[in-house]
Amino acid sequence: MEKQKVTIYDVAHQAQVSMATVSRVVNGNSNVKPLTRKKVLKVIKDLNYHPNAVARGLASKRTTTVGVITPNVADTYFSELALGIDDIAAMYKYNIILANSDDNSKKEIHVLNTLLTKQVDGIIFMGNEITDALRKKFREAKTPIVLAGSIDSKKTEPSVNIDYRQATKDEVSHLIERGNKHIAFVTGSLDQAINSKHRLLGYQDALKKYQLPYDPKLVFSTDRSYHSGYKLSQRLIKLNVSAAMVSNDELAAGVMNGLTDSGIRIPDQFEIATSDDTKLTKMTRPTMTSITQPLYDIGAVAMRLLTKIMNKDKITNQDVLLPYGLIKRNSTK
Amino acid sequence: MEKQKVTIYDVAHQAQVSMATVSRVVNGNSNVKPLTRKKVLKVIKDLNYHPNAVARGLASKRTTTVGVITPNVADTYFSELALGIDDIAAMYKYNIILANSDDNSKKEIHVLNTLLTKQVDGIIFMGNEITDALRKKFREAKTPIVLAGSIDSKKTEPSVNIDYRQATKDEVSHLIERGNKHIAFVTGSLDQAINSKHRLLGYQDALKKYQLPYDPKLVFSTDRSYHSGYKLSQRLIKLNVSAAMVSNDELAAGVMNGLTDSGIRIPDQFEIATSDDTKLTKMTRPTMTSITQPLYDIGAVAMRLLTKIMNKDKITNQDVLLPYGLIKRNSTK
DNA sequence: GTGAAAGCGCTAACAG
DNA sequence: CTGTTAGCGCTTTCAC
Repeated sequence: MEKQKVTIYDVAHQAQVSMATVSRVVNGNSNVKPLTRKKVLKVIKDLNYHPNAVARGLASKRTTTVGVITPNVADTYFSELALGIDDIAAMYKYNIILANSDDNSKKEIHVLNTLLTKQVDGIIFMGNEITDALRKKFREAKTPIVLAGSIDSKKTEPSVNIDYRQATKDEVSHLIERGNKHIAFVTGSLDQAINSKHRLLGYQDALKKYQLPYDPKLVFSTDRSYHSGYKLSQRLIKLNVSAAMVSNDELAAGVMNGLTDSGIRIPDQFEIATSDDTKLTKMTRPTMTSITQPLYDIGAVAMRLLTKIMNKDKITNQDVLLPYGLIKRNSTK
Repeated sequence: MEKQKVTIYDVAHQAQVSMATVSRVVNGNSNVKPLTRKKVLKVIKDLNYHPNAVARGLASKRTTTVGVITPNVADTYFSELALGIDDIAAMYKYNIILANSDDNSKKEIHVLNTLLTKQVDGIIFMGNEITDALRKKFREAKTPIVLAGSIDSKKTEPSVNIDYRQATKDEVSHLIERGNKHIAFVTGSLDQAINSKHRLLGYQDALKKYQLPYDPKLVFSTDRSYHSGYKLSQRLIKLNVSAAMVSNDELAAGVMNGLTDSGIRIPDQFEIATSDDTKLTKMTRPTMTSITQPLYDIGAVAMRLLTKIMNKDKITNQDVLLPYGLIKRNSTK
């Protein structure tokens, strides 16, 4: 004989109250006489009753679940963001449906659809670019959305980021001040606004500030993987450059190791600066000079912002920019 | 005027069929006349109808959602497992509710409870140890569970792993054959069966095989973080050891970098072997010799196994052991 | 092949 | 403070 699931009805019956009262107790509604509450609580415990979140979701139209779209769970950058998201979500009693998009816009739309189908109360989107199709979906879905560590060039959705342009400018300036005149700029796809409209401009800003010429041949666009960086290093060697500004830590590690393995001494013969300050920057040798981003905080603040929106609180600032910094490690002189 | 959500009723009405028929079409039930199907499909498209997964879950008692419990999303080992889990889940149309346990047994029970509350169809558990309280919960919940890359010392639940003991033995043997007589064994908590009942025994097996004495003073137990490894390296220096077998890649990277930063030359003066073959092993300098675990596959196979159990297919093998290997990189001679 | 109708387990007015 | 009563949107017998 299979043990039946115990429902709110069973509790109500056993405690000799109505379902409504049990529901009130379970949901912490204060309109219950202490004695009644106690009685119900006892029955709940005796029967080992656990409310069914699906039924609750259907009845209340709130699932206390948020969707999180990430290009890749195993990417250090995004997984450190996820840590912050998860912590705050747990704090506010939300569960997370994690959906991988593989940084593929078709899949992004697909997973967004299935998240909506699941009636998530809100969505955190991480991704390297927001296509118009996606933005349209965002608008259609009345579901609140916040972008974490991701740029929406049209600024239609709330987001949490750092000022990538300024940070890149600062870091490249640091490289220039150290005497580098020819600095490569290595980044992910330039189809992505975060790279073309922010980082690249920051790089150009720095050059301009020091009256150095901008040479498009020194700009390299590739995917954000270690392997790509490693391969790319060989092209860098052939160029007359003494430093590189890289927009992603795994990519930077690849460039640096590729160079090192080819006998180039970092930082003496070549300097490298990177952008994310993930834990990887401390694990490589030499360690990597980097822009410091509060990754955990970006995730956490994004989630916090989302809870506010879901709660219909007034939002004062849609586009949160968190402070960043620079940390000099051993990949620069 | 807020646009109303379109329901199955609207579709039925517009297509002049019953809700049952719409339901059949949506669920691919073959008992529908092709013409009717076509008509319904058209209305679905016209109305832009999306079935409500919550209502469906309540009615059908299947949510097509599985819970994934991980100690830490940002840990390289677990996030590479998660990649495999996620891919296969997507393939079988399951969504994933990701729950962080922080490797804390209290939290594990808590998140397990909330996953059950959400009526997940199954659970993938990753964790470094299964407490009795947790095992009890597993049993009580009729929900299918599979362990991925995690040991249940009592073998009550299905699991996917490699043979950690044999793999460790092989790797330590490799170290011994290279002439090391005093080899440290650095691992996570020995309260965890995977370390005490598998890896440590493998280490001892290897020593025995080569008739080397076992010295408990050479066994170090700590948490699985880079930082802990880094600190630990200072204790290693004071000992008469020439090599270390480390049970986790981040930990190993910490040990190695700590040693390197103290002027010890790897592998000439000290050899290190690690256990997980995460991408980190290729990013450190020197690269790390490692047991090779098919991390992605462990996750993928675990998820596949779970789909079978959820589907009530016959399972031939509850405890899957995937093949492992050894790869020699530059942290050993 | 198709429809009618009874829930799934819970919340949310509303009434008292 | 508590109970009654409709649903929430869908699946699933059971008839026809």
